[in-house]
Amino acid sequence: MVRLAMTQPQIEFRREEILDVALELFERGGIEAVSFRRIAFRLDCSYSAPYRYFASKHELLTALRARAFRWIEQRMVNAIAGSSSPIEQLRKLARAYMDAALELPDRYALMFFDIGDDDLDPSPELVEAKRAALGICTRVVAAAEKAGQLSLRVDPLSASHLFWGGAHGLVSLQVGSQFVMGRAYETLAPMMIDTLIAGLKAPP
Amino acid sequence: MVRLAMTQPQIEFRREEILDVALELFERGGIEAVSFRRIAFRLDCSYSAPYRYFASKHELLTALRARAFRWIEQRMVNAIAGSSSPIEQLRKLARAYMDAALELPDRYALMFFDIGDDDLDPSPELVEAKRAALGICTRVVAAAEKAGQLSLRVDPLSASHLFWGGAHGLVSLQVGSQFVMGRAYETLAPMMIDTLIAGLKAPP
DNA sequence: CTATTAACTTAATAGTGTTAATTTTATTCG
DNA sequence: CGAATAAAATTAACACTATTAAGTTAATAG
Repeated sequence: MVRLAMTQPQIEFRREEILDVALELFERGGIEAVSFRRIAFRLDCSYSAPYRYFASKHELLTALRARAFRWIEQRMVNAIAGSSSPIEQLRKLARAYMDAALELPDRYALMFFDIGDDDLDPSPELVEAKRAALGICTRVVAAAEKAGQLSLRVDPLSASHLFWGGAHGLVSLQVGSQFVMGRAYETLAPMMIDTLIAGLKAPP
Repeated sequence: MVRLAMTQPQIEFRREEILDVALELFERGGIEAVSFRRIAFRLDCSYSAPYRYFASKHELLTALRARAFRWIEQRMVNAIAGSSSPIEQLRKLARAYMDAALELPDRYALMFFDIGDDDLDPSPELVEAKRAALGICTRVVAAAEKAGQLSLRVDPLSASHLFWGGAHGLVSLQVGSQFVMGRAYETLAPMMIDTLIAGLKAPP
């Protein structure tokens, strides 16, 4: 018979507690600042204790990444709440995505930039979080097609990959401070959205 | 008076030698595999010696990143060599960029994904390498406008930011294995290029 | 030859992720 | 309740890491 000293909700609570501290450390000093020693110090436990909840640092960061995807998903959901027209929703959604990325660039970078072999043993939690976030986009694209506002030449999923890709590309050039566009970004962001919508519209 | 035991070219040679090993280590095992100890071991010197040439690991990785930008620049330059039409060149360039990224995804990831505070003390070498790579794109865009094949609503630099962003976004979704598009990518890559060109074309 | 100095080595510091052995703590059964 | 049992946390250790400082070698300029 299996006996648990902690009930499942308690375990989940402790996990979240650890992730809270990890996120705080990350947002202050990046990925390097996240260490089991530091987490343990803030949680007033030994540096080995968090291993009961996360098998490795990679697993911890993966959970953090999943959180970030759920966060940006929420931002998109909130953004489309007021609009009824799917094409309007698509615009709002893209804008919200980009704004979120620029508002917390480090968190956004975590989602995409710090990956060490995610292929092996992909976390179901992360996969689901990504799927859900992309799902918002896919649903809106599909709705726009149904409403006759978009005539897709590919399936809605592929179309939202294209859409997401465009939005992601522009902000990540800015976020990673790879190419600073400065004020030009304010012009380019709506322009990218218009361009992508136009591209999804075009009849041959 | 300043005396140098090594002439400037010799110093540059040693730097390149270190970078060669660092690149090899990186392409095998990612950023974690690059360490001064391992480099030193392969170069048959003490693990402290490379510090004469790179002040920190970050500086070493920055130099490696600059190399990668020059590499992808070369790929673009090679790609446009045969074409005379600017709009054709733009297509070829974008395709070559995306192909390069997918061919050596780890190297591409290094360019964009592993950045720890690049803002402070930006390496002139890296800044120049980025500028040069983007410059290819900007020049072709400008040429296309001059030839009447593109009617830009923004300056060529901003336009190429948009263009680069779109291409980068699509491949980086694939590269980081964030969203696997599988075969759909073959469709989406040309579609993204067409979409971006159409977006840069549109008259109001 | 001697002083200088670049290049390098050795040694040490402070930190990391991770594992194993051990102790503490709490729960469940008799 | 008390003893058995197992979970949770701790301590200690290992094998790394980046980085710095002090000391050494070797070559060159005057």
